[in-house]
Amino acid sequence: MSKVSPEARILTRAYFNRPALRVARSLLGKYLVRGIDTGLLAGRIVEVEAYVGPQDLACHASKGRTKRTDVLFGPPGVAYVYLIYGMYYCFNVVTDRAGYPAAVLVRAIEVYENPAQTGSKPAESQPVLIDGPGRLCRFLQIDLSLNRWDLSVGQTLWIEDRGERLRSAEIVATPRIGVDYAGEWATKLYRFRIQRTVSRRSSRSPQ
DNA sequence: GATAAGATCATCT
DNA sequence: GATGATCTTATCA
Repeated sequence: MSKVSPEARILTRAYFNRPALRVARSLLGKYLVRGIDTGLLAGRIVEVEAYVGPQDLACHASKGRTKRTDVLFGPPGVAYVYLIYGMYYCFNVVTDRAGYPAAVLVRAIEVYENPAQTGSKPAESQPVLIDGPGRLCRFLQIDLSLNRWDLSVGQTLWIEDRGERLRSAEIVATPRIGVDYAGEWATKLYRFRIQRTVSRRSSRSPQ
């Protein structure tokens, strides 16, 4: 059940070596996979945001190249993980050519197999929406140790294409979240999500 | 249903 | 010493 289908392809560095906006849209419907001691965690990417370069005031790299943002200036296909508000991690993938700082933030995934739920529910159980970059990282056990991780290696953390194709009508573009300080850049439609997602877990859900 | 505020720390000034 | 690419809980309507 947790088998990777034979046609699954691990996304390569060349895939990420494109403009952040294109990578962001095409990442919808791909699968983010995390290898941990107890097996694999995988989720279908349903929401992302693009941070498109040094001129983008919402992009961390707009403040220049520092120890923190250095990874954004490196080769594409590398993870950029940082701590936000002292409590949560955010997971990004570096895009564009080396030397051009841009990235895609993964905000939400649908999970079809949840090892944490050891109940008797078989495969028929509905996918669970992991909504929000902080919760996503908590679920996938992503922290600062995965900053600068090379996603093209296909170990520990990577992204797969399982052959799903989306119609452009299924993709909704909206302004990015929490970047009001970025002036006109805050209004750009750089957030993308798949319109048809599973219903959200009730706020009173167990576990 | 909506809105407000607190938690908590790596990074930068 | 200030500041977040957030999430949860509390409170009000």
